[in-house]
Amino acid sequence: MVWEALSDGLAEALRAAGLYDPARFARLELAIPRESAHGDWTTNLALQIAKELKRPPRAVAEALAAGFPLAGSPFEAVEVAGAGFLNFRYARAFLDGLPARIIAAGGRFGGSQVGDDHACLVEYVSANPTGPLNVVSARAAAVGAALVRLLRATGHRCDGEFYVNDAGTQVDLLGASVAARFAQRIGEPRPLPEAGYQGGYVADLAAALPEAEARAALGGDGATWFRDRALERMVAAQRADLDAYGAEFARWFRESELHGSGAVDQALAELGARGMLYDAEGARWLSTTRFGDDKDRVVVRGTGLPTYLLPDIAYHRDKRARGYRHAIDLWGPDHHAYVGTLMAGLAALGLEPDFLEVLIVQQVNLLAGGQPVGMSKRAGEFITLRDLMDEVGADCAKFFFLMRSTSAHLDFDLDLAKRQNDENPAYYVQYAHARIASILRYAAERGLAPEPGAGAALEQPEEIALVRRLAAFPEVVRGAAAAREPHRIPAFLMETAAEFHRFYHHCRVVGEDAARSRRRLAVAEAARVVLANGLALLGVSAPERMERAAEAVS
RNA sequence: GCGCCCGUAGCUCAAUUGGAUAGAGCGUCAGCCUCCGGAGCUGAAGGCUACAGGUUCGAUUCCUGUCGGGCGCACCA
Repeated sequence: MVWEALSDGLAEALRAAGLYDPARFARLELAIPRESAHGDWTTNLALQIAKELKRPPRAVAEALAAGFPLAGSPFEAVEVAGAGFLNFRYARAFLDGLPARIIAAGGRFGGSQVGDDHACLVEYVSANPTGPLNVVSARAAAVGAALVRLLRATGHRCDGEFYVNDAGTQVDLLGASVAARFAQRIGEPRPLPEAGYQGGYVADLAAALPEAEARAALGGDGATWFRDRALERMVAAQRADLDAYGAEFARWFRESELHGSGAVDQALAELGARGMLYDAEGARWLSTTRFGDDKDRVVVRGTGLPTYLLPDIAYHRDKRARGYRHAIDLWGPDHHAYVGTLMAGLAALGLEPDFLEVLIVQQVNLLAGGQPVGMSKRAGEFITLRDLMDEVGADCAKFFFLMRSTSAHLDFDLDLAKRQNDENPAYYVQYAHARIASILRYAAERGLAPEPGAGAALEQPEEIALVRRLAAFPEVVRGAAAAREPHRIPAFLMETAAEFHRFYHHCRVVGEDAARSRRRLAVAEAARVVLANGLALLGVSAPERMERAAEAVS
């Protein structure tokens, strides 16, 4: 709303100054300055276009300021500042009226339509079904789910998807490992296959098998039987954990579907038809170097089986064929070298260069007692998503993961996350929400309800500052979605919570003056809506009450 | 050896995709509850943004090099 008003107004200002040009207007950047002295919104448009106009930036800025239609806009002033910035200041009437608009919009406040109904698919987690989900998957799940919500909130048609690698060598290995454990269980010594899976969950899988059928499978050629059983149980377990964690997937896509439908063969044939394949060293190669890859890659092994690259190409082509115009993949840090390869593979097939976007979810270092927690899969001593939920809670885990930028390594302090006191930032925002809910309950007992129009306009600097902060929420959501940076939301929420606490300490909400109380309740309720909407984007609950668990006596 | 990510306050991290005086939390120190939730608030100290150049109106951000840390470099996925 504000964004559109500014954008339209500046187009008009350009016309009024005789400077309008679509290319120029396309360079428009609007931002909320961090320094409040620089106004509520700012643009560097004059600086951007001054050079080609061969005019001093400040003179261009003056001309634009003079042509900007303030009347009817959310703004009461536009100033030229610094090297040639245009700074806009909200009109008091706009701020006075904002709580009412926020309350009326409710859960929709913060959303926008900038996405223009663009269909996109976010593929995330996609962990191999060969073991429990680890902490990197937990981080990816938090980020991916948040990204889906952010894109939906900004007007995209967006789905989440989990790709199940159920067709590779690794699941065969899992099946063989389970078969070995089952054999050992019934007293037939059989070693784990080389590089087999050693974790305790493998023995658990074996123990849960129906014994008669498993014995029969063990005797004959039962490799696929063990594999399929193990696979289904692992997928079901991952699914249950992600459900509990609040990560939703519109679809669990099986790699085996691609093989079954002939999509893999078809992709291969098409690559061949495009002249992208050649045979060498007993294998079939794809010349990805033509599209910027470091070296060409094998797509069909000497054994006749495809490598992972081929189904991956077929999978992404399938995404495109299903109508998604854009695909965002979240990968772990160990796959970053593969980005260029897959991109090249898709280019070889003729997909749009901007179809695939890969985000790397960086690694997580778990700390306990200030020391790194061992994450060795081999030793079986890794922390799972389930462990994390049990230890610190899903809300807290998600908040910690989303607090930091996705592309940076993350130190996750388990001791801090477990602590239920003021040292733990995860509670700060929830606490502010619970506090507002409590105030509203307190007021309701005295027959007072929020009423934006009641009493005078906003009075104290603290309530004006709070409402200004709330006004920024839609822009923060838009920016977080556009930059694929969910961590901007927790940062904003912490600032908003702090702004609310300041307001609370300076402005008595429920007081002598009933009209003022009702109006301040409306400010508080608007803040509650923003906090609740922000937390919802993160997948974190917004509690009406918070009870601190009894401190353990040590 | 090659490639990718990173280096910002004592610690963990931001900095609106090149913007104005680099900010938060924790920790430290000093204050604030007869009243709506103290999981709170107010203030202080803390920085040559690893280092050296370059690009321009303007650099934590982009380019080059050096140093230091992490991760990759399969006919595994």
